[in-house]
Amino acid sequence: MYRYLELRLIEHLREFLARTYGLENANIVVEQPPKIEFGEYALPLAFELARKLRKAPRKIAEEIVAGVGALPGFEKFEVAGGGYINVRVNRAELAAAVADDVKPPAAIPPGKVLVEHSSINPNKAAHIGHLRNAILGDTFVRLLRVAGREVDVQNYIDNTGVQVADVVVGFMHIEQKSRAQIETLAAAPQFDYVCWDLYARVSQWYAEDKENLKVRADTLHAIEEGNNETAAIADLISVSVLKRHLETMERLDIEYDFLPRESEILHLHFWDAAFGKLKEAGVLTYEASGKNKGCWVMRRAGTSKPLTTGSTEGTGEGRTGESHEADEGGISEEDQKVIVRSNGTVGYVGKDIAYHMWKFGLLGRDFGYRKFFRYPNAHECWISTTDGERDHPHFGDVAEIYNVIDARQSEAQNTVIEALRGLGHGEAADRYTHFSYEMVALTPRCAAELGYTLSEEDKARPWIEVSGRKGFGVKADDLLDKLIASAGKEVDARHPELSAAERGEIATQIAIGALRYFMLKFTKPSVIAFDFKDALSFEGDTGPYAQYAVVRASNIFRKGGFDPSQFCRDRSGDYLQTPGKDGGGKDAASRVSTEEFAGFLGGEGGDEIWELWLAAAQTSHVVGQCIAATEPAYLAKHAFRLAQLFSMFYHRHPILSEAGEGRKRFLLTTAAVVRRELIRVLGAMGIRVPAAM
RNA sequence: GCGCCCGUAGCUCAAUUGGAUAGAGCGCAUGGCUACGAACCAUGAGGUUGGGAGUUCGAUUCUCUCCGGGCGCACCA
Repeated sequence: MYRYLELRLIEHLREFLARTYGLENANIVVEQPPKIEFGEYALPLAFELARKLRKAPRKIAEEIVAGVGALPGFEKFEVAGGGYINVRVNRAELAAAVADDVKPPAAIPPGKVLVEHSSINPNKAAHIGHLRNAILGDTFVRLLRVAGREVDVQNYIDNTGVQVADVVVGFMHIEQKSRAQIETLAAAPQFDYVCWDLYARVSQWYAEDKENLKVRADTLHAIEEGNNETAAIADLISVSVLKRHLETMERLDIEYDFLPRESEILHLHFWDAAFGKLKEAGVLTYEASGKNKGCWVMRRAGTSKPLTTGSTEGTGEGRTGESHEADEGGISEEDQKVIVRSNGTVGYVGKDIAYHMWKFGLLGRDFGYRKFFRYPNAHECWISTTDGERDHPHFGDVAEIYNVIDARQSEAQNTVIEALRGLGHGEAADRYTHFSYEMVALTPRCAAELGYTLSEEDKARPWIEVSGRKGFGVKADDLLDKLIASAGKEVDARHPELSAAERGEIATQIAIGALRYFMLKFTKPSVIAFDFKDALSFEGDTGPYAQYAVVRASNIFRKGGFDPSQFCRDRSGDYLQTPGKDGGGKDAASRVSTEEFAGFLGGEGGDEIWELWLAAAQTSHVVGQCIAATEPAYLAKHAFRLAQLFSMFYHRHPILSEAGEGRKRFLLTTAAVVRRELIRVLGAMGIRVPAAM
C-alpha cells in the first residue's frame, strides 16, 4: 500500500512538472524523512531542479507545494529545511487499508523466472558456505513468489567433475572398496560425512606422490565416458550424496523443482548443439599457434577489444608498441579463455554456455526427466536423465534467470553472459543475473575451536577460508544440530509443561530461524566471518528476536480470548481481491472505523504508534527493493525493525488492561496487523513462528 | 602485472542506492519482572566513515591517488 501511494505520488509530480516547467520524465527520488513527525515521504526534488530552473531550491519547493494540488490519500505537502518537500499521507485512510490488507493491483512482468542455487558438488557433506548460498537463493525464490512471479528452482549437479572423481579414487584406490561395499556405505546414514573425510585424505594422497594424479585423470576420463564400473560407482556416490544434500536442505524448508546434471549435458550432446552456433556466430575462434594452439577460445569477459589504440603489451619501452592482435582481430593470449581443449574435450565454461542456452530456450534440445525426490508435502523434485518419463513439467525456456553463485566465479559467469550476447541474444544476456555474494569463512578463533592448529600468520588474519579439500569447515548438519540443542536447552527450561515432541518442534523452528536470519542479515558483498558465538545468539538482531515478537503478539490474543482475524484481514495469496470492501472477513464489532483511526493516529501523540503502522505498511515496498537490488538483507532489516517497534509498543501499551473500549480495539488491531506482517516477512525468509517461546 | 570486492563505534554489521543530526546488535555501566512470559524494555558512554585530492547545493555513497586486507586471472570446476 505504501508502495502504491509512492507510485501515485511520483506520477502526480511528473504530471505537474511537465505541465508547469515542461520537464518530461523527470527523475523523481522519493525517500523517507528522518523523523516520523516530518511526514511519510520526502522529496529532494527541488535541489535537483535548482540548476535547471536557475532558482533557489527553497523557492522551487514553495512553488511546487503551492501548485501541486490535492491528491487522494494525501494530506498535505510542505517545505522543510533548505528545500525538501515533505509529504503527509492520510494516516487514517492508510491504516484502514492496511488493516483490510488492501493490495492495489501491481504489474507483474510476464514469463517464468529461473533461480539456480545450492549447486553443491555431490562428493561431500554440505558446509556453512553452501548454507549461505541455499538460504540466499531460497529466500530470493520466496521473494519472487510473494511478488507474484512464477519461479522454477534448479540445483545444478556437477556429477562428472574432478571432485566426484576424487572420492571415487578414494574408495577404489585408497580404501580398496568394492562396488557392493560402497553401496552398503552409501545406504547408511551420514554417507556425506564419510565422503567429507575421505575427500580430504585423497587430497593428501595426491600431495604425497604426484604419480597419484594419474589415477585421478584416468578416473575422470572413465566417468565422463560412462558405461563402465568406475562411472557406475561415481553415479552411486553422487546420487547418494545428492540425496543427503536434499535432506539437509529440507531441514531448512528448502526445496528444488529440478536437478539438471552435467552427465546429461554431456550425454545428450548439449555442447555439440551449442558449439555449432558459437562457431557460426564467431564467438569462438580456433587458435592455430601459440600457447593455446589447437584450442577453441573465447574472449575473457571484462577484457575489451583494443580498437584504434594499441594494447599495453609493448615490445620494448614506451607506449608506442603495436598491438599483437590488432592486425588479425584475434585475442591476445592473456585475454583468451579456452573453451574447447586441444584434445577436443569441452571445459566447464563451455558446458555452462550450453546449459544457459537451454535455460533461455535457445539450444533446441532438452533433458530427459525423471522423478527423484518426493518432499513430505508431496512436492516432486525432478532430475535429468537421458531417457526420461513421458509426462513431466516443462522446465527451461524462461524469461529471466538468477544464478546464486559466489563472487569468485563472477568472471566465468560474465563470460557465459558475453557468449549469449555474441550469439545475438542480447535480450537474454540482459535478463541473466549473476546473484553474486561473498563467501563464509571462519574466524581464527572458530578455527582454533574446531581443533585446527594455526600459523602465526593465520592467527592475524581477519578470517580463514573454508576448504573442502582440506576437510576444513563447519558442516551444515552439525551446525543445525548444535543450534537445535542450544535452543532446546532454553525451551526445556522455559516450558517444562510441554511435551518433549512439542519442545523439540519449537527448538527446531528457533534454530532454523536463527540460522536463516544469520545468513540473511549480512549484505551480499560482506564476507561472513563465522563464529559459533554469533551464530548461536538468540538475542538482539536475530531470528528468534523477531519470532518472539510474534509469539508475544499471539499471546495477547490467546489470553484475551480473541482471534487476530477479528481485527485485520489477511489476503495472502489472494491476488484477485476487490479492494476497498469494508469489513470483509473481519468481525464488524471489532472493526476500527476510519474516524477512530484518525483520532488515535492523529496529532503528536499518535506519532509513536503511527511509526509502527507505517513500517507495517511497507512490506511490499521492501520486497520490491529486495528484488530490484537482488538483496535479501533488506528483508531481514525490515523484520528486525518491525519486531523492535513492536517490542517497544508492547511495553508501553498494556492492551488487555486497557479501559477504553475503542482504544483497546485499536491497540488489538495494531497488534494484529504487525503480527500478520511479521509472519509474512519471516515467511518470505523461510522462517516459521513457534507456538510458544 | 591486470580485474573485481572490502575498509564506518572496542567487536560484528547497517545507512532508503548522492540527501536532513552516520544508525543497530553484541560487549560495557546503570535501572526495570505479582507476567498480554525479561529470548524483552529504558538510560548512558563510545565516530576525523583508512589518508589525501576532486566532482556536487550536498559525499559513508561517485572519480582519481596512496595505504591496508580479501578474491579472481588453468587446456580445474
